[in-house]
Amino acid sequence: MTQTKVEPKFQAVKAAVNYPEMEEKILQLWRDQDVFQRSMREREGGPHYVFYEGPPTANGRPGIHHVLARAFKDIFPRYKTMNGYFVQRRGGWDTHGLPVEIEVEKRLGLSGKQQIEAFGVEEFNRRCRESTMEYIGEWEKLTERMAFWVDLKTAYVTFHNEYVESLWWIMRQLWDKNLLFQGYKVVPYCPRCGTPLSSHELSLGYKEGTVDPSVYVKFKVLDQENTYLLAWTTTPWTLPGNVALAVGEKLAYVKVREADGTLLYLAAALAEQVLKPGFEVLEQLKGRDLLGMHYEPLYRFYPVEQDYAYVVAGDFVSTDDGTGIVHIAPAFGQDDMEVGRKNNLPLIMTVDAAGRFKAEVQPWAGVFVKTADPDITAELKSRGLLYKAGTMEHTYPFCWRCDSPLLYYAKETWYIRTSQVRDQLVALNEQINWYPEHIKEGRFGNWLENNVDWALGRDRYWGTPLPIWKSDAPDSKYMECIGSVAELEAKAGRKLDNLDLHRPYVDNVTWTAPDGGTMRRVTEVADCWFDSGSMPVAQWHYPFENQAKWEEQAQADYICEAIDQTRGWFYTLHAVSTLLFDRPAYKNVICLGHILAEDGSKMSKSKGNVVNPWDMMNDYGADATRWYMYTASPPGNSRRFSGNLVGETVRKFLNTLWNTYSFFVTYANLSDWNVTNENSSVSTQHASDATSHMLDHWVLSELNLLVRNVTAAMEAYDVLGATRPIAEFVDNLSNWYVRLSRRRFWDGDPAALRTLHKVLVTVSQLLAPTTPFIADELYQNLVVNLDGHAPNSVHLSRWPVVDQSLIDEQLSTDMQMVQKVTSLGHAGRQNANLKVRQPLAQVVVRTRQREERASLERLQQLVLDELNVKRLDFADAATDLVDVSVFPYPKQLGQKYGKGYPKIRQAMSQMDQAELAAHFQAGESVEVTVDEQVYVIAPEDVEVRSAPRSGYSVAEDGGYLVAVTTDLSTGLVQEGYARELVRYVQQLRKDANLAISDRIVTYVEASSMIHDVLAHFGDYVREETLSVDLVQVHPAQGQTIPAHLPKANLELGGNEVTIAVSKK
RNA sequence: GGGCCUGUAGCUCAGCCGGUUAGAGCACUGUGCUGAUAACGCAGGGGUCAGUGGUUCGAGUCCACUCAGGCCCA
Repeated sequence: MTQTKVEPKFQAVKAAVNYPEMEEKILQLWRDQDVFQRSMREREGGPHYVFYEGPPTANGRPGIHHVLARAFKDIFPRYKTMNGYFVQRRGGWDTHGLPVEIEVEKRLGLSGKQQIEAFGVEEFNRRCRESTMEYIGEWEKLTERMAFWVDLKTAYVTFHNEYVESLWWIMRQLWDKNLLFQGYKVVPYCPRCGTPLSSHELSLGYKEGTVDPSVYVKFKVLDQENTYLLAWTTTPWTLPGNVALAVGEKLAYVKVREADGTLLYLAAALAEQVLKPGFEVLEQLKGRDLLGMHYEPLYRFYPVEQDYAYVVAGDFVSTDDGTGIVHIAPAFGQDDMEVGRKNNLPLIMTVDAAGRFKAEVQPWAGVFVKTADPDITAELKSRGLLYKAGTMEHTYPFCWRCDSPLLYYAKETWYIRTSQVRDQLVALNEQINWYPEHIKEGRFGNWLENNVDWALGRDRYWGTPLPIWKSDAPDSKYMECIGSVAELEAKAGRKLDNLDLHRPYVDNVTWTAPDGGTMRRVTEVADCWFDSGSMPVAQWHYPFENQAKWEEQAQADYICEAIDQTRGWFYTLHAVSTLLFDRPAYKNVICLGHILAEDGSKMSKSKGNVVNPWDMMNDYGADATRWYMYTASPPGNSRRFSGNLVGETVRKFLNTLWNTYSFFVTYANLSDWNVTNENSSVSTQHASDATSHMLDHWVLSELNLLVRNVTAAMEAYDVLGATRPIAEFVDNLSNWYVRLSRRRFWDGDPAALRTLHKVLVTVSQLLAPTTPFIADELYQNLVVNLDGHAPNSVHLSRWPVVDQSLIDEQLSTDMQMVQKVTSLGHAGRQNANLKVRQPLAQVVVRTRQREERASLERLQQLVLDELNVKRLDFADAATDLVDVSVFPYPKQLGQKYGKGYPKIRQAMSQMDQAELAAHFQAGESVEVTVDEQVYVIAPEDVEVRSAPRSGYSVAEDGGYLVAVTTDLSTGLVQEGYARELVRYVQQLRKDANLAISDRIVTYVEASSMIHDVLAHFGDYVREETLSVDLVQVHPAQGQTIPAHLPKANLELGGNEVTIAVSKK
């Protein structure tokens, strides 16, 4: 081996790597080379792949759950780019809505709408606009740092005039289709925010374990002495609005006499649990018997003209709780409202917009309704109308932002008539590919099937103003919906160039109505979910401009958000697209589970168990964090998260890859190997062209299988399938291919170097979508530095294509068998305390199938080397070296004989195993008779198992058995000593900091027994240790090792040995 | 109250069409190997496969119910 100083072809790689540092370096490279923009620009003209970014709101800091979502969003655009697609990835910001307003209110110390209006809507909205971008810098930084490639420079912003104008256009389309309407409905209403909540907002705020009053109220029946209908409610404040009582027509009711003589009606099934003991049932009756029964109203705060205060039927009445008699206040409940409508009952609105009783409700006028609950209860008690009162825990909705308890109110507001297209919503959902699949028919499908109209209006300030103008002439119903600024200009009769399309500015635009009144905008703004759900249209300011862009980007190939978006963005996108275009907005969607804290509890600021994403980036790096997200659990599952778990990813996966890479670079540079010397171009070179080595073939076969599997998984949006196999491969590459091939790398074998180079380059490409940093780090050094024609970044390169000709399934199977057997062989050695350095005479293997034996025969040398044995044999019932047993396969015999199987098994175990085995091995069937029933057992129904008898150490697993001989000949023992000696010499070399190629003189001072070893194995020792001389020092003859040399002592078979080395 | 999902070793997760002795990684203990590896190999302890009942020759796997957690709806 000659050594000439040459320029290393690859940049030297440190064995220990600081990932965050490495990632920062790569980030700088991407910036310098403008790689992200180029990854789009260079694909222009390619087929389109469309990704929609679900816009976050930047009025808070990004959390680790945003990293999760963004990591998953990033994969497929990168993958498709590498496959030649043009993937425009426009970012977006969601800027309107209550969350923003609440934040600003808090900051300004305002509370409620009156105070906002006093403060001034103009200034309030200005502050809102500012606040939406407050943390945008932090979002941009984290987005870049984690390498989520989304174009934030051109991001759409929902408050921009262009965006709002598109929303107006959409609303105008709905208006023209008569899908926008104003209706009375009972809605969940937040008295603090002064606005109704949409059903998807409502769903954000349910709280279990809410304590509310539970009161049983007696309604005095007219014309019946001392007789009452017993009703139950958890909202005493709704009682002043009571107009009826509902019963289930078919339910069973009873009339009972209490101990004190009071007569009560209630459901039969609930009497026992509701009433005090000692009552007497006077009468059994059905609900329908009670219909029309009038009672004395509890209160008379409002004059009522029509008939009311009587028993009506309600199909919602149950006997699950309460009394089976339900108090009806149409102003405060959806069911109540419907019953009221059906029976022409009055609607008594006792409460104002702030949730306080109106002046007419004298005792409690101005009191917040929930606060009045105890007073109302007390007042009823004072009149003897309270049967009993307590509290109960149930689930009750609260405002998702301000946490006020919601009230159900009859409110007039604007709706989108989504229920009209319900069937279409359901049908179009069929075309969407959901991950996980169960969301499609389950959570999302159910939601669509139960679709109710979308409450669009919000009585708020910072949002897209509803473009509806109404005449203020008395009793006028005249309205217009405006679909563009131009149209508004025409109406207003003036240019509106600089008009900000927000309150209060648009509110100031008026014109004369045909009926003589003044056209004024309705005060409401749109639900902010309408903004984001309309982004496919509005992000392009369609139809006012960008028609071509819109055509290209009209339907997303892929979107990804967490599961809470089923009722949020997933729904609103789908609804808007269905209403407008009658097609799904997206084709593939990954729906992520939530991130939980390490202990499985919810992450929340209040618990203080929130993981700061920057800590992950700084401690472990983006690649590790991303890789953990992808590989930890299926995307739809909720996943536990912690720094420790990410750290495991670093140690297990990234370090293994890095070390293999560093190993390659070290030896490639050492041997002056240069891929470009051999072939014209790195990126096109064919690794298998010039290798005949079985391990090279194997690793290339595995590599191509990997490419095939990962590609298939990517195409199927299967993130686990696209990542976990890479980790397995890297493990195999490092701990099998490289380990077994080390010698070839030391020798600078070009075939080995070429193979490993090819593998590393391909792996870097497979990793590019998932761990973009380490992927590019490898690619830069292994490809870009050498090949002027190569793409400048792995992210600009083409996704690897499977080379079918390199796939050798048989070889892969064979190797798996070798790994299985060598693993068991090591276990066998361990059992007998035989270290691997000690050569053994024989290993005996029992496989389950004959083909597996052939596998081992083909790769026999590998088994022998790996196990350090001289001979490989197979256990065979014919030899008397082994014990045999016959194992009846449950699958085959169970299917054949069903119930008979256990009996057969029992019977066969009683028979002479050797004799049975002999029959089966001769290919004969055997008849087994149990309980006078004859069962024919064919050779393929059983497995003949054999185990070596004695003189072997055995390891067994899953039907496989490996046995190594434990008897050692003198020759084997001596060879073992020689190996031991070599290891110590190598250690000395290492300690003396000798270069790998340095020649040495080795001194061995020991008894004659060891000299005998050297007589046989001296050449071997010399070769292994690059010893020019092997000096045998005989102390008996007065010889000594030169004193200045560092020595090592070891013991070989009870003999003291001292060795030393010196550089030649 | 209803729907969807989850429940397998201390932790994170595999486990196919029901079929041989339920696996991997981490952690722990012991041991071996090492001229790439912050690694690696081997062994050990650690499991009522959440529970109960059912179907079946056979259930972690299928069915029913229950419990716990998560999410959603009312």
